[in-house]
Amino acid sequence: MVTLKDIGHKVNRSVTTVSRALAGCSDVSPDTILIVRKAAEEMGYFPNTLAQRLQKQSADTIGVIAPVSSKGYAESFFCEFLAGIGEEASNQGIDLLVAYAQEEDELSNYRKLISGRRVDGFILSRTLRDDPRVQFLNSLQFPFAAFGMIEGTSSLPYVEEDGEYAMGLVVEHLVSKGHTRIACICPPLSVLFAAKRLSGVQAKMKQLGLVLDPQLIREGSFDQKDGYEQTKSLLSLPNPPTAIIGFNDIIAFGAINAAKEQGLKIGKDLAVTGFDDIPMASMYRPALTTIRQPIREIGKMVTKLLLDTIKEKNAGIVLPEEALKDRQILLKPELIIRKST
Amino acid sequence: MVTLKDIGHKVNRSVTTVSRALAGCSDVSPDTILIVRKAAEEMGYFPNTLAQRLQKQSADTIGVIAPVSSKGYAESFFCEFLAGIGEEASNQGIDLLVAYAQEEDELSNYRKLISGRRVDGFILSRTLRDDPRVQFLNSLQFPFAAFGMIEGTSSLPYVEEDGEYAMGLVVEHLVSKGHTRIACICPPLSVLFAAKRLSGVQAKMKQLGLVLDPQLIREGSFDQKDGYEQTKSLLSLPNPPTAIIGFNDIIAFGAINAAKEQGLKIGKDLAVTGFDDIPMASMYRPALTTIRQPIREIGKMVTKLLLDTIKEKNAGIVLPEEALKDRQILLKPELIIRKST
DNA sequence: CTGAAAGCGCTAACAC
DNA sequence: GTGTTAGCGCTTTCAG
Repeated sequence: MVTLKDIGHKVNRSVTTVSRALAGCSDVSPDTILIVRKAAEEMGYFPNTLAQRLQKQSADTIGVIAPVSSKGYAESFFCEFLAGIGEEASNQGIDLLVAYAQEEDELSNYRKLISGRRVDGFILSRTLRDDPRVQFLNSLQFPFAAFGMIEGTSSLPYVEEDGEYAMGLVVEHLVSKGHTRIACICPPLSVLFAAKRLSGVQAKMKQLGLVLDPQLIREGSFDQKDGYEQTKSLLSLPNPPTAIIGFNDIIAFGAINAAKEQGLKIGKDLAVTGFDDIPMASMYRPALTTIRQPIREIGKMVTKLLLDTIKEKNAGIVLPEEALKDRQILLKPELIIRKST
Repeated sequence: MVTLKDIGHKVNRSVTTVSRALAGCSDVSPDTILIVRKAAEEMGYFPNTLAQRLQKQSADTIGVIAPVSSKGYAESFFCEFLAGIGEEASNQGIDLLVAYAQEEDELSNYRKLISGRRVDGFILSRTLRDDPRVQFLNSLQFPFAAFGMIEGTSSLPYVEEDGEYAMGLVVEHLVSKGHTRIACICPPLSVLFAAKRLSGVQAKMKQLGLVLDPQLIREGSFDQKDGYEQTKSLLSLPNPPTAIIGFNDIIAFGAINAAKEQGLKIGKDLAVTGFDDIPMASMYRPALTTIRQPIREIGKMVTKLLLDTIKEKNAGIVLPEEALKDRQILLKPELIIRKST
């Protein structure tokens, strides 16, 4: 592998001069620049990133730690999100490190990557109420950005779809179709987006003079099995719901399957909605009414936020609170109406 | 950040000694080891990976370049595969770098990562006939391993499900159900697995005294839209097929949707099969008969092959041909029969 | 058993 | 304009 030294040797210049010539510093003679660049080209020179990074004291890498266990989550949702992150990172010349959490202790994964200086920042997703990752990274002043709201501070960057508003759209739509008895199948409510969405449903129903029967709120997991089981249980109630809001598309698929098995006609006997609009949502039969999240775009946005944060930290800039507030982005979602309602 | 120097300072030893004490070299006095380790612990020392790597001349990182465009592929299949890779890599203390191909020229992505010494090897998937990536990496003697057969050499490591055998199982199953007019919807046949699978169908049909009507072989893309369109076209033939083999699950979903729209009863009027057994396969209605690929496991296996290859290269070991042959793994697949046939 | 010195490849401060 | 020196943090000869 050819190094600066090799080039310097060939063109009779010092390593320093070669380095600066390549960087295009103004204090190098045009002649030298030409000579050096030509030689570098001919010799097939490429800088050694490792060396550059060591000297810059920056890994030029951002990390994503994927939860290895939760299958439903590992699905297309995460994949799309990752693609967005990767695209934006690569646009900015930053590497993307993906780690798969093995340890019982989730934070140790973060700790390891940080202390080895292997990444300059993290992307989080699916933030929790009192999220230990947020607390940990924040206490270390280590840069990160999240897909999902961060509570209790206006200084941490995140992107989130406005889940409350979104659920308002869903409820309005369902009510306009004549539904009043509406059920919710939610992931754990410790996950912030789930809690937000639920309160969105409740708020809109209240506003429309309806109530969300506590019996019809089912808190479970993220996957279709859950949607399936909960729906079976819901339908066996003496006074079953006529509409089911799945808090993500996969849950909704499970709900549809369960209802179909009971011989119900989806979109007629029972309305089902999802959230995310993963590609499968339009393919499923019946096609799923859902909230579109431009997941890949969101991945890009979050990455931008993170990279901005990192740059500022490296430059020693501290933004005022107001500026940081602009890093908390709440997107207006869109309701996609299909056959399932 | 605390360094070896800091520790040395504190315990009155040289950097060298500290380094060796931490490494547990036998030529350091037990006392020193104890002292050093204690100090390191107290001071919260962690080695700077960048520095270690620069000096080791190894990135301790493997790369995966994802095709950014092909949506269908970006789905759960790729996600699962990535998880397998990540798991195994992390078990062996290796980082996983995921890049999203932007450039028109696919190889330049590889070139960039290699010349910057950012990775020690690559994982490929969906290999092609005369795959340019294979040729490129091989010409550079740069380590890689593939999910998908590599033709024309017995020295390159890969893992593949035996697609010919698998399609044999599918055809046998369909024929046992009375089907003789069978169609295939394939990804581009330049993709090796597609070609293999097709020849598997042909071989088994021939063996059973049947022929695969060339009219019923449809070559297209990887996604459900393709499965949908091709199925519509197939069903409009004067002599339509009674069974459709989708070369992956997503294609099969498209086929099912198209047939349903024509009022056909899947599993009765028309049989449809897939390939991969992605989680959605069992959830879809009707549930899909398909070939199970343990994708995550395969990801792990491929990664093991790659890491072994890298280790040997670093150690300067050259294995004999026979040993390399053991690095070409052909898995026996399993047929999962569900309602769609 | 320990330390000094060299070097991985690069950049930056400071002469000349 | 260019080169010398130093240093990023680590490992590895090689003396002592």
